[in-house]
Amino acid sequence: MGRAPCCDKANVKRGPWSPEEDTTLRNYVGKHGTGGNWIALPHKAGLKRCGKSCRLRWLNYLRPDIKHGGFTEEEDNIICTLYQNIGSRWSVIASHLPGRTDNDVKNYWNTKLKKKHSAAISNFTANTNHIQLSTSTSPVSVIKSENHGNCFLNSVSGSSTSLSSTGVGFESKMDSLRLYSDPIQFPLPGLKETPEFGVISNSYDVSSSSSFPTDNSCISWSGNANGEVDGFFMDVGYGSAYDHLHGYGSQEKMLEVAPSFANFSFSSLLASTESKPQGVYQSMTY
DNA sequence: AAACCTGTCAACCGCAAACCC
DNA sequence: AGGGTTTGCGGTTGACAGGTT
Repeated sequence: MGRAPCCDKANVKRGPWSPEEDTTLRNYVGKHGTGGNWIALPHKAGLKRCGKSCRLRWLNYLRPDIKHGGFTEEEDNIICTLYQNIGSRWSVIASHLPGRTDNDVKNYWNTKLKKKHSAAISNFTANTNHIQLSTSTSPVSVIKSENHGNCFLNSVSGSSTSLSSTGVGFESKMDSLRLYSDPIQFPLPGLKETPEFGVISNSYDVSSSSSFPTDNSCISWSGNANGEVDGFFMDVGYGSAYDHLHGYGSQEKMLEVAPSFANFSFSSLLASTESKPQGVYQSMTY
């Protein structure tokens, strides 16, 4: 037997709410509250609406603390940051934005912010040749990784640095563009994590620092079955986490691809249909 | 001026979790 | 404990407005 419908669809009004209905609902909730039962509310309030519809109308539109109107840049930033970290959990994101509803945030993302995101992806695609770093011994590539499994390519403007804590020379030849590939699933065949140097827990301002710090800011990873180290994850955070939209710093992790991976072509990686190896990126939590 | 296209956003739908008896 | 009910959530739809051809 199927699930009982929440209301008799034949006898409820649907579609846009009239000002009269809004007034009725607002007055009823103002006087009696929701009574903890949205299903019964429309009947009590004298509305020919489904309880779900009443709830939605109240939560998304009639609530007195709802903030209408455009989103501020600060709100943009919060949404982008949270989306990067937790994905499309709109109610959680909305809870960080007083007066905003999950529906608002979702619509705003889908109509505005997602496009900026896509534009960034296009930018990346058009500039793959720029993504190239070098070490003292061999060219390396830099992959920027996110904790929810998507990966980013990134080039960082600025200075040369060395990684004295791990003994791995790291001299960057940086590009001024920051390029992102999210949500491209970036396959590195056979890659597995080898947590040799601890967990990533901090971020550092590389724009004003000549070297990476000497604490547990790196972990190594292995690309072969013998567990030999092929590279290092590094947290090179230099600010907040939405620079792909607004052009400033980011608290992200970077993956230095060691010489054995240096001949990887980014375009072929992107074209690859291989699935991302499990357990590599997910371990990279903030 | 009309047809078509695009962007926006309110509202709906279905599912799963939470709750209640 | 288990089944039914309600709530909350995220994805999707569709009406409408404004812009473009």
